[in-house]
Amino acid sequence: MTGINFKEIEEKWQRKWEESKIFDAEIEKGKKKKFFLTVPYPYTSGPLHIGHGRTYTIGDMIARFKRLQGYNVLFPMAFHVTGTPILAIADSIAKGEKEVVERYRNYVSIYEDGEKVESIVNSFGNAENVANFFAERISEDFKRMGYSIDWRRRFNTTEPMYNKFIEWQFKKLYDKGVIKKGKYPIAFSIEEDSAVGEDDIEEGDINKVSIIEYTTIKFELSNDTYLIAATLRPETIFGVTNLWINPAARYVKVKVGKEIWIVSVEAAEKLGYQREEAELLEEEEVEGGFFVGKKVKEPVGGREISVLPASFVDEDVGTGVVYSVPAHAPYDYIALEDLRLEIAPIKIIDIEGYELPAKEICERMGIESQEDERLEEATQIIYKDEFYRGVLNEKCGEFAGIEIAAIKDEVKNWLKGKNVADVFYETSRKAVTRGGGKVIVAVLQDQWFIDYTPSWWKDRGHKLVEEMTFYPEKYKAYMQDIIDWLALRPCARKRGLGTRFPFEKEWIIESLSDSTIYMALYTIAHLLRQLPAEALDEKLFDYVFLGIGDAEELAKKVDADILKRIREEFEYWYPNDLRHTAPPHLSNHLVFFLMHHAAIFLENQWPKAISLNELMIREGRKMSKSKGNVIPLAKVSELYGVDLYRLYCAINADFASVVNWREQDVDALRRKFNALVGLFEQSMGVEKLKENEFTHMDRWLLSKFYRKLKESIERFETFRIREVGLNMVFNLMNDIKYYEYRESEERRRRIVRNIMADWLIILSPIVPHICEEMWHRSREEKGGRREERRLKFISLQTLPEIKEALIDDRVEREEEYLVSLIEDIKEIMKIARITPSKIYIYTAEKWKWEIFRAIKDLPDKDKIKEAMKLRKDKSTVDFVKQMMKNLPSKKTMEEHILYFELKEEEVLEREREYLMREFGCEIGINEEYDPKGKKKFAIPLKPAIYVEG
RNA sequence: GCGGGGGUAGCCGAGCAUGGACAAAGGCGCAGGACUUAAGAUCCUGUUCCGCAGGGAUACGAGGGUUCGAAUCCCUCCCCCCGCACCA
Repeated sequence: MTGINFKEIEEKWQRKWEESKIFDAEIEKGKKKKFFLTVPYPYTSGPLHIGHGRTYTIGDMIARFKRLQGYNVLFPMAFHVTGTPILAIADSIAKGEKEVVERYRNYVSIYEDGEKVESIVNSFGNAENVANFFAERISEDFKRMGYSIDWRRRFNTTEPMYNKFIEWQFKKLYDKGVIKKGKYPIAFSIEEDSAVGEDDIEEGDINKVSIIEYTTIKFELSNDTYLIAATLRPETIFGVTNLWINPAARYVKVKVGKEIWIVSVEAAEKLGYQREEAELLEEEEVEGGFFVGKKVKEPVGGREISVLPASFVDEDVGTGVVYSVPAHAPYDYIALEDLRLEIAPIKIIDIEGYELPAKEICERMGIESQEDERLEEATQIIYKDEFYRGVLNEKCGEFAGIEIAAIKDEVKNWLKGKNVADVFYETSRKAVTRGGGKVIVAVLQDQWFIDYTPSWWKDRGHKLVEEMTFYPEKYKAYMQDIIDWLALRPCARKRGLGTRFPFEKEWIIESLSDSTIYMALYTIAHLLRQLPAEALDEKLFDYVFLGIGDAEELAKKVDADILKRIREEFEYWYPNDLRHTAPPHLSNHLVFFLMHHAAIFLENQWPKAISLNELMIREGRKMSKSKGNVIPLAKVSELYGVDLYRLYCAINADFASVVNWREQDVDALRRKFNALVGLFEQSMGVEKLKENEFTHMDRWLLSKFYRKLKESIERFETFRIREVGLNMVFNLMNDIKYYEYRESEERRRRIVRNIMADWLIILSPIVPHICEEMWHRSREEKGGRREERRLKFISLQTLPEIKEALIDDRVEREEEYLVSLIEDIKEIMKIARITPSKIYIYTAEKWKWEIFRAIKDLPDKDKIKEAMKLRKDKSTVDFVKQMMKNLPSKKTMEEHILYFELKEEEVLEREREYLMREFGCEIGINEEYDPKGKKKFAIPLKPAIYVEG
C-alpha cells in the first residue's frame, strides 16, 4: 500500500503551478504553434457537481496533452452571470422564501463554516452577491481539480467590459439586418406580471412547460357572435357533428374587433394577454348550461349543429369550448355514447386498419365512460396513427387524398384565410410559478429576434461547419441539420441580468445570445482591463477583431502600445482551435456559437473543432438536486482524491457514452490506482537496467511499453482518452505483473525505472498531481540544482520520443508462443488428470516447415496437391490437414510473418528452466522418446506434447 | 413517422470501418485456492455445454443471404435510447 497523502500533494502542486505561473499563456511567435481551447463558462447560480466536472476535466486533459505535444496552449475560464435564474434566486431570498433559503444554506455550507453561512445567505438578496460568491467558489473548485487555466483572463458577463463587447456584437448583427421585431408567445405569470422561465416554474426543471399552439374556430351563434372552439386538429373540422361545452363552467363575451367571442372566463383572461384588440365586455358570466341545446353554424359547410354538454371539457384548457369529431376523437365518441344521442359520426380520414377509428379504439380498450383516464391514451394512439398514416377523404374538398402530416398546416392556413380560424396559445400542462401564481401564455407584441433564416447566413454556417472537425464525427452532419432548422430566436427579454439591448434600452440581451462569441474576449480580456470602459466602443472592437479602421485614429483615445498588443493577442490566439462541451448544447449554444462566428468574423477566425462528451450519472440514475444525489465538485478532493476522479472520468466511458459514477467501481479503480502509485514508489532509488543487462523479458516489457505508448499518443490526438487510460494503466500493469512473475520483484523495480519517466509523462494529462510528485521524487534522488528542478515541471515536458528500436515483434511473438504452449500443456494436464513426471515437447520437423513455407500462401484447396508434389507420403496429407485446421488465414499470416520465422527449439531451450519451474518436472525437448506417437502431430508453431504421468 | 445511436457472456463494456489466431479484451460480480488468528487488501484459478491429450458442439436481438470462413458484409423483421415532430 502507498502511504501517500494525496490531498497534500494535490495542494502542493497546485500551489507550485500557480506560483510559477506556468499556465499563464503568452504569445510565443515562431517558437511554438498555438492551441486555444475553450470549455463553456459555468453559470454561477450554485455549486457545480461531479457531473459538470466531467466536461471541464476532459477539457483540462486535452489542454495538458496539447502542451505535451509542444503547443503553446491557452485554456481560459470565465463566469456566466446573465439571465433570469440568479435574479429569481435573489428575489426569492429577499422575500425569504423558505425552500430557496434552505437550498442556499446547503450550498453555502459546502464551502463555509456554520457561523458564516447565515450572513452569506442573507447577502444573497442581492443578485450580484450570489454571482460573486459562486464565481469565487467555482474558481477555487477548478483550481482544486488541478485545471491548467490561465486565470488572468477571467471575467464575468455583467461587467462593463463584457457589456461593451456584447453591444458591439449586436451592432454587427444589426448591420447585417438580422435583428428584428415581432410577435412572440411566452410563458407568463399574471400574478407577477412578467415572463417566466423554467427556473421560475414549479417543477419546471423536471417537467418542462412548453407552449402549444391551438387553432380556434368560430361557430356562429347569431350575427357576429360566435362560440369559439379550440383544437389541436383543425383538419378534423370537416367531420364536426356538434359542439361540447361544460355545463358547470362559466362563460363570458369578449369583443375582438367587431366580433363577439364566447369563451370560458379563464380563456377570456388569456385572450387579453394574447391579443391586443381583445376586450372583455362588462357583462355577466353565464353558465355553460345556458348554451346547451342551442344551434350554431359550422363554418366550412354551413351546417347547423347542436351545442351539447360534456364533463370532460375543461374551462381552463383552450377556450372551454370543444368541437366534436366522434369519428376520430375517442372523447367525442364516448361522450355521445353517454348521451345516447343518435348523431352519426362523419368519417373524414381514411386509414388502414380502421373503419371508425374512435369507436374501434374505445371498443378495443374497453373504454365506456368519458371519465375513463385511458381516453387520453386512446387519443394519443389515434392521433399518432392518423397523423402519420391517415389521408383526408372526399369530404374534405380540395384537401382530399393527402396525408394529414403533409396537409395539417395548409388546412389551418386555409381556415385562417377564410377568417374562421385564429391562433390561441396554451401551456403544455397546467403550471404555477414557484410563488404559486398561475402560468399562462402571453403574446409579446414587440419581441426582438435574431433571424437566422437569411440564406447568406445559412450558407456561411454550412461552410464553416464543413471546414470544421467534430469529435465524435457524427455530430457534424447533425449540426448541419440544426442550422437548416434554425429560424427565429428571441434574443432579448424584459427581465434578468445582462447587457442592455443597444437599440431599445429597456430590453436586456438574453443569456444564450450573449454567450456566442465570447471566446474572442479571452484573448484580450486581461489587456482590455487596462482601458477605461468608455474607450471600448464599436470602432475599437472593429479594429481589434476585424482589422477595420485606423490604429492612429484610435490611438488618440487609447494607449497605442496597449492597443497594438491587444490586436496582436487576438490575432495570435484566434481562432478557437477547440471548443469542448456536451451534446445537449448542440441545438442551442453551439449552433449560435457557430452562426455568430459565421456572421461576424472573417473566415480565418472561424472555430476549428468541437469535441463533445456525454454526461455523467450516478449509480445508474440521473443526478439532480431534486433527487438529492449530487456530489459537489468541491468535495471530490476530500471524498475521492482529484487524480482518482480524473482517472475515473478518463477510463469509465468514452466521450460518446455516459459515465456512470458507481462507488463500487470507484473503489475498484482506487485499488488499481494505488497499486500504480505503489509501482512508482517501489522504483524510487533503484538503478535502471542497462542495455547490456537486458534479458528476453526485459526486451519484452520494453516492447510492450513502447508499443502501448505509441498507440496511446495516436489515440490521445483524436481524444480517445479512454483507450489511453486503459492501455497505460490496466493493460500495462497486467504486463508488469506478468513480467514480475517471469522475472522477479527486484528486477521489476528496476525495469519500471527504465520506463518511468515516459510513463509519467503520458499519464500526466490524466492524473497530473501524482505524476508531478513522482516526477520530482525520481529526479530529486539524483541531485541536480534546485533551481533547475523547480522549473522542470512534468506539466511542461514534451511527449517522449518513441523508441521504435525497442518495439520488438519477435520478442513479443516468442512470449506469445510460450504462453500458448503452457496453456496447451495445462489443458492436457487438466483433461487427462495427470500430474506430470516429465513433459516432452516436440517441435515440427524440418520438412514440415519447408512445406509450410511453400504452401502457406496458396488457397486452401490447392495446398494438399502442392504439398504432395514436394513430399509424396501419407503423413504429408495428415500434416497439411492438421495445419489448415490450426493456423490462421493468409492475411493474418502476412501480418505476423515474424511470428512464423520463430526459432522454436531455441526459444524452448532458453526457457527450459522456466518451464521446469512452472510444471515442477523435467522437460524433454525434441527427445527421441515418444511412446504414444505424439511427435507426428507437431506443426510449425504448435509443438506436439506428451505428458508422462 | 423522420433523423441519429444502439441490442455482444450474470452485469458494465470493447470488437464490427479493413471477415480469418474470437468462446470473444478489460472491468464488476460470483465460486474455489494461496496468504492471514480473522476480516480486508493482494495474488492465482475458474465462470456456455461436453470431453481421461491440447478437441468438439452451441453462441454475439430474430430470421434469411454472400463466403472456404460472419459478432464483423448484405436483406428483412423485432426491441431500446436520444432529438425532431406531435398529443382537445
